[in-house]
Amino acid sequence: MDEPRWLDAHEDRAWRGYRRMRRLLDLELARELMRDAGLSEPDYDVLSDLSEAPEQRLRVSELADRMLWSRSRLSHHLSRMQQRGLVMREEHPSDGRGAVVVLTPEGRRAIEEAAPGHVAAVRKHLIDLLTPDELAALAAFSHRVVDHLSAPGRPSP
Amino acid sequence: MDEPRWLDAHEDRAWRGYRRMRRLLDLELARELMRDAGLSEPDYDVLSDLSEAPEQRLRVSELADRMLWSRSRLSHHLSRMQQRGLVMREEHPSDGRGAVVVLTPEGRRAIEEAAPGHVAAVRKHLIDLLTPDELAALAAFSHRVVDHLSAPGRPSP
DNA sequence: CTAGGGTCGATGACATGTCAACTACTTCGT
DNA sequence: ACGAAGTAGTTGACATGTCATCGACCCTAG
Repeated sequence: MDEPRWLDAHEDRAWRGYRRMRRLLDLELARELMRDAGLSEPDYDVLSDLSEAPEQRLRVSELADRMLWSRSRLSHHLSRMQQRGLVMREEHPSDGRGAVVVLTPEGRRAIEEAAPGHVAAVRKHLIDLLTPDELAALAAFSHRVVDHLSAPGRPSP
Repeated sequence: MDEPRWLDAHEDRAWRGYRRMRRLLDLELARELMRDAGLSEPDYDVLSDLSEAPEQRLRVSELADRMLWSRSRLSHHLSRMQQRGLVMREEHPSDGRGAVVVLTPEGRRAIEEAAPGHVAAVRKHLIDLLTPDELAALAAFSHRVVDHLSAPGRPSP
């Protein structure tokens, strides 16, 4: 590791901007979501993924993989959400080790109530601030970065 | 809140890409930083901000504001970093309530050792994957979003 | 069929972040 | 000069995330 290539002024500006945007956007979206719907962002993500799944149900490991969460984290979080009546667990029909998470009617109601406001917030604080070109650029490079990080030689566990 | 404007296909792709990139990038950068330098990202950020400050010292509230952290979080984190000998606290010379955080020699060594590898990782997994246009777009819109979120009428506490 | 290695999901111990006090000090208005 | 109100930083209780481990089950080689 000899002479490192530091970030030049443009790169530095992009990197700092990205991190600051990331943080502020997180704070604001979480704040509004909690205030308007009583949900944390992790709550919302779980409910959202479940609501998009066929029959509002997913295998636990499948959900964990989609969310890029550890199984442990998901298990803890599901327990808390189950306490609140948002989801419930069922046995997997064919795999005796498995568990299936299901959206409860209350969970369904919660996500349907939260979604319009949350989407509006995402628009207000991000999407609607970008030009069409910028939006296209974001879509393009973010997926490129994702592919790069998901490429072979990259162990998930 | 009548008919919500859902995200169209392009917007949805950008939004999902952004969130996935965010998560994967975080995981990978944190993983490499911990493996190569024994630091968490929050550790790195504190050390980095301090090392850029004149005389490697900053008022606690000043540091908290720059990092967009709550004072409480910073206080807890500083205590842990102090235990490890990376920073130390001093009284503020003129404001009796205040405290000043200072980088210790060991903290300085830690950040100087960690920085080249971390910057290389940021390059490898993000910066070098973007075209010049995309980099410029990221810089432009991220700062626009930051400005929007920092605009008046937005209480920090 | 069965032994061994793998996967699944849950759990407990611990690290980290949040929230609401609290103390000590400063600042401002009168 | 003094009291009320505000600010700085810490603390403890609690919520959340991580890591190592475990019991239960699956799968494949022999």
